[in-house]
Amino acid sequence: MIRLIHVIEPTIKQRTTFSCNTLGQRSNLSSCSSERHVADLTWVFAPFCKAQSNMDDKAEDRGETKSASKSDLSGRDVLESKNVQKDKRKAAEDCKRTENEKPLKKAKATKNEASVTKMGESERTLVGDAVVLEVEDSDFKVVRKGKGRKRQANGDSMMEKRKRGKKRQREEEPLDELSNFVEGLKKKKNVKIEESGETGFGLAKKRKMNMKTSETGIKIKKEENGECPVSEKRKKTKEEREATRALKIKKKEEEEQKRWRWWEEERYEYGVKWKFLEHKGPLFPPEYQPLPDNVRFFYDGKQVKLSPAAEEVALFFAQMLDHEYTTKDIFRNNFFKDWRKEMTLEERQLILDLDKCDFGELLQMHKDKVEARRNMTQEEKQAVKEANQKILEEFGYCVLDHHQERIGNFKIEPPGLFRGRGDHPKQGMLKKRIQPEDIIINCSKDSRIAEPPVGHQWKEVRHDNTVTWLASWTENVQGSIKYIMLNANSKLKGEKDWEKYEVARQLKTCVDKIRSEYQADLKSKKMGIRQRAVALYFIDKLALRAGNEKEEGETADTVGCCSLRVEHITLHDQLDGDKCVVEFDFLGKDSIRYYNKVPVSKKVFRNLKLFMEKKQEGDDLFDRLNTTGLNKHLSSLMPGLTAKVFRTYNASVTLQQQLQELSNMSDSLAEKLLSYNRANRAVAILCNHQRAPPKTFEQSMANLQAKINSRKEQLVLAKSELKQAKREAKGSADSKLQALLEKKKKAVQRCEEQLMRMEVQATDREENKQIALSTSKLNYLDPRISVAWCKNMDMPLEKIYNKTQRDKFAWAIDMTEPDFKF
DNA sequence: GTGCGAACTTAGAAAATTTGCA
DNA sequence: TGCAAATTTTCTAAGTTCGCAC
Repeated sequence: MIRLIHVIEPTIKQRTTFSCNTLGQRSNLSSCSSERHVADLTWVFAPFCKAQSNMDDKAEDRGETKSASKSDLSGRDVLESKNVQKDKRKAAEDCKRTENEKPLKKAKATKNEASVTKMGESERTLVGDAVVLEVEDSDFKVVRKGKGRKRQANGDSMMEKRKRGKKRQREEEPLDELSNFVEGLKKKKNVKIEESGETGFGLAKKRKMNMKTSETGIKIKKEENGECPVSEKRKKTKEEREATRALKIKKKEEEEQKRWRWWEEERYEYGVKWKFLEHKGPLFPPEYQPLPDNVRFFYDGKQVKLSPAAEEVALFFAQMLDHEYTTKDIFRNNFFKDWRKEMTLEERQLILDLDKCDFGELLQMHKDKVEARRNMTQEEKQAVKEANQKILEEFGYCVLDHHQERIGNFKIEPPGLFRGRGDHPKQGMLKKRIQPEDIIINCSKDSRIAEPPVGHQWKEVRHDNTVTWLASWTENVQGSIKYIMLNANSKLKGEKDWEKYEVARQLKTCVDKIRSEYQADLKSKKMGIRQRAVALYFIDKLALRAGNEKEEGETADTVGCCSLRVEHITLHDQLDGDKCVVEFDFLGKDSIRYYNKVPVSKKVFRNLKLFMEKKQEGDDLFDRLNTTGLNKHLSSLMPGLTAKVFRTYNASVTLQQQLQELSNMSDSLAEKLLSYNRANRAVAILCNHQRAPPKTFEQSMANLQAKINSRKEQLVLAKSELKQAKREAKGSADSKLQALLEKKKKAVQRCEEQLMRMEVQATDREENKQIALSTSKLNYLDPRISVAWCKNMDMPLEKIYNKTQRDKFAWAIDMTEPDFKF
């Protein structure tokens, strides 16, 4: 297997070791950092902390004030001095002023200069030559006015900008990238192939596939066209193929024309989300159908006919018996407790022990149903599809300000057992069936109000146009409110998304100042300020989440930055040749483990030591800090700034820098794609987006390896046949022998290419085993960076974004010019 | 200033569908 | 054609942030 490694600058790199990803319930975290589970990824982009720590230390060596001693701090840090507050306000004002005074700032910095003059951004600029950092006027600013925020167009009118960015006609690329890719690999000596979401072979394969599609017009992807039954493939004449192609183009054009270009319209006043909203209300799951008589439940070996309510809940459990959840004590206990509540008195008196329950026949029935569904005939599948389509048409759309918009989740969540992630104390509890009487409907007064199901009524109908939801209910397990909202491609979601990236772009204009400030705060006399500075350092450098406090016993024990406890970090004066290393090990959102060893500056290190003094396991690392205080501080530095913005900002900046460093115009399409995926993966790693390895991972890797081995044998054979053919053809003018020689040459070449593709695929698959690329792509990366990159690189956007993603980012696709800079 | 609920975004798993290959 | 793998879609849990009430 080829080990694909980036050519990287060895000076500044960090080893990011991912231990086994995990939903706590899926594997044992403490045991899963075995060799096999550890993806050792040395990344081009990777962290910067070492550089930063050097930088900070240098500053310290230049004679900056030493940190206050512990005793200095203890007595004085409770109340913030007025002078300091004044300074802060001044800094914030300066920051705002700088923002206004510099509509266009252009800075060129070499790699080394950048790492000295800039923090974060420049620290990510680790490879490559000069880096251009441009700060453009953003389309709008966020300005606080009274309670709300208001966006203002500035500079070039947004409308003008919007109109300039008309959509470019996209064409399918009839190229076979595979051979180019393989050739490229052979030629490029300094680029050993490497990691990526969809690398080498996978991409080349896709391109090949797409080429086939466009050339023959036989296989039309569902995303581009509706359906094209496989059985019709060979019957199509040339005319029919032409017609299909024309239809496809027409459909695309129609879709484009139908699209609501909301980004070209004026926005409503602050707080108003819509002026007209009409919908059909949510779709309820079907009522429970009691079990047939031949499916029996046994307790302690004896058949028991359960009441419908108890039976339904028993079936929920039975259906999950193949899942690890049902082996966990918490899950079982919670389930049993809630199940008993659904039982009749008689059943409750009889069924006392879950271990004596036999759900075997219920499980089997469930499996049979799944199997039957899988084995449906084409006609049956088609009928189901059509029925679903009908439901979608009826319930899946709403009318929002005279435009039809797709609803994201129009179905009410069906009852079942709560699947909390990690060690959730409420896992296994019964999620009750939601009735229309639980539902609040939100719509316009003047709209046709959704009818509740016959014999029922809504809990409430309200007309609140300051919110985006169409319906809501309170779920019984955690008491939280659930909403029915619009799809990601809707105006409401798109507008918010656009705004999010604009706020992140705003941060670019004052990030240097903010960074200098928190660096200075590391030496503050007040413990609270020092803690805030260290937390910000982590949030900025490591893209940690804010970390709200959580109610103990209500959710899994997960933390973010502000809620870190002393047991979540280990300080090493020296580790693996680095000084001042912080070892993080904690469960973050979704109980995904965050494990990282990061060299930090001496100041940060000393502060951490101080914060940990006289504390024990279970104590908060930042005992004088919470997210409210942190965000309050941040919003005073820049309107709209919160901890979350740093993640968006750093993710997008990283993508932009990586794309600049990794991609070349002269690369083949596959190589460019490879670069894009590498950049995407850099961000995914920064944000710790992990996934559980697919269940079939080991098997599919073994299958692939077997294929590789077999291909290797074929190659040996093909080579020996070529040798033989060469001998025979030598000095002979026999055309047959010459033809045979050519044939053998081609066979060897084909075999080599196939082998290389497989090896690349294997590496790619292995390296992507635990990394989820889609989360960052969908939530953190400003789509305009990708769109501009595609335009500059002549890359069809379809290679980067699938249909759903293109719909979601329609606003960005439409308005982005090739010169866009984040 | 603190706690709490509402509203929204972010997240990975699981299911469904499509695609590739023998 | 059928199976396996890859990709997309759906689902809903788990976060963040904000504003209001006390």
